[in-house]
Amino acid sequence: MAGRTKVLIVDDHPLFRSGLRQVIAADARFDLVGEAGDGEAALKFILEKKPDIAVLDVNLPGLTGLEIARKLQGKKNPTRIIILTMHKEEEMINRALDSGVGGFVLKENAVEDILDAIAAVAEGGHYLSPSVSGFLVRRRNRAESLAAEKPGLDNLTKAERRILKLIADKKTSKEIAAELFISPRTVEAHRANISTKLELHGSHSLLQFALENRSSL
Amino acid sequence: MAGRTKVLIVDDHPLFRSGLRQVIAADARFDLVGEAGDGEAALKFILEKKPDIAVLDVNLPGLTGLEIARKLQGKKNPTRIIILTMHKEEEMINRALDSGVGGFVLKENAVEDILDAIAAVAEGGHYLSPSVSGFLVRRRNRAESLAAEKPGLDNLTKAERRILKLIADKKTSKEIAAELFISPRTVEAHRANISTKLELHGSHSLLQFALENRSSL
DNA sequence: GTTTGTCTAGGTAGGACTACCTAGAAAAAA
DNA sequence: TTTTTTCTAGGTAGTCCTACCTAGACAAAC
Repeated sequence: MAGRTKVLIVDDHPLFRSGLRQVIAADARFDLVGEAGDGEAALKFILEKKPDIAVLDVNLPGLTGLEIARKLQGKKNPTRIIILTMHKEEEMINRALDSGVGGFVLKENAVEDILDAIAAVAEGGHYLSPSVSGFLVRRRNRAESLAAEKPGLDNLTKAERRILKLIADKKTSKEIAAELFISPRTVEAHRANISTKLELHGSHSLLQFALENRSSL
Repeated sequence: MAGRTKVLIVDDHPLFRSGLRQVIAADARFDLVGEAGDGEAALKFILEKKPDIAVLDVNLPGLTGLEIARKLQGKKNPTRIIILTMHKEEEMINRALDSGVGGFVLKENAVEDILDAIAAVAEGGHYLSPSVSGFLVRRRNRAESLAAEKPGLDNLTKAERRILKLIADKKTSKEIAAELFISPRTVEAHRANISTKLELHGSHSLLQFALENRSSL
């Protein structure tokens, strides 16, 4: 990276902003080129001044940080985004990644993490606060351990598992039957057994389950 | 972290292993406590010696690195996993995260990244090779730009968009109708129009689409 | 050797979604 | 204001899935 990394910080809380300012300004690698307190000003600054990194709070008056990220992506703007948030909600993290965000830092860890995050993202990398990634892992483990407590995937027989995979491939019972050289009625019998074992009820619940758990099959 | 981080490296290619060995052994923070060349030996070592970190190749004779990770998770084993891979395939990364993997390092970047990865993961963090995360972002951008080329979500009207969101919430047409105080037949008419605009055909294709694109709605 | 589990497959019923069609009322655009 | 789009809603038909049921063949476990 030639020269110092140009950084913009955006947060509607002046006190938090000044804390961030001190931490970033004290690091020789970074050059704090601007601040903003709301979404519109932030977007304007980014489009005009093109800083290397924009550190955005999620909860911003006007545009949220995620909305700014989404507007920017595809616009071949060189500025990479780091999102600051209070909440470690899985859905928000997914949305952030979908919006082309380069980093995701929890406010409670901001002081310790933000410098590493800026450095990593400036070099084209990706940064998640350790507690965020820990949360992601925990969430996934929880999903698996729930599956272990529950009737669960483990109770499925070979044939059931094979069919469940094909369901996750969006195949109908008829298509699955043709592929396995068995009767569609047999496939439906397996479906029924799978649904019973997994305690799935209601319309197309098995298809939904298969799509959501495709990776664990 | 008390003392040095105990590290196990597992790869079936002796040459690559020795390269890795030199890099890790040269760092004072880490203590290389073992090596293995196949999956079974690796799993045995992990269960018995409980290193802090296991660096696993994906392509291993016997068990793959991902399979080891999956077997370990939930077993309250303290060892955290870093996966080494040649391929930056999205599906594999997702599976790795689902398996509770702490780090994901591309072999082409291994020499530069592995030390950072071990340090981050040993402290409870999460590490993705910059080029992997770059790939993830690129993949997501590609998905969005494809959506822009295609007939796309943009052509949907307000009512259609509202209904599509509710479909993604796994609600049936009847439930959606009750929620919006309209006839189920109206909801079905909207479904039909949405499917036409998105060029979706076949059984439950709209439900599938809604579930897969929930985050972009 | 009998029991248990699994795979197979059919009957019947009903709910939910797709695929076509028409058509009036309301809102938005020209 | 006229035209177009959108929202509303119904008809009919067919497919797919769920929810119950029974039942024979076969292999593994007891």
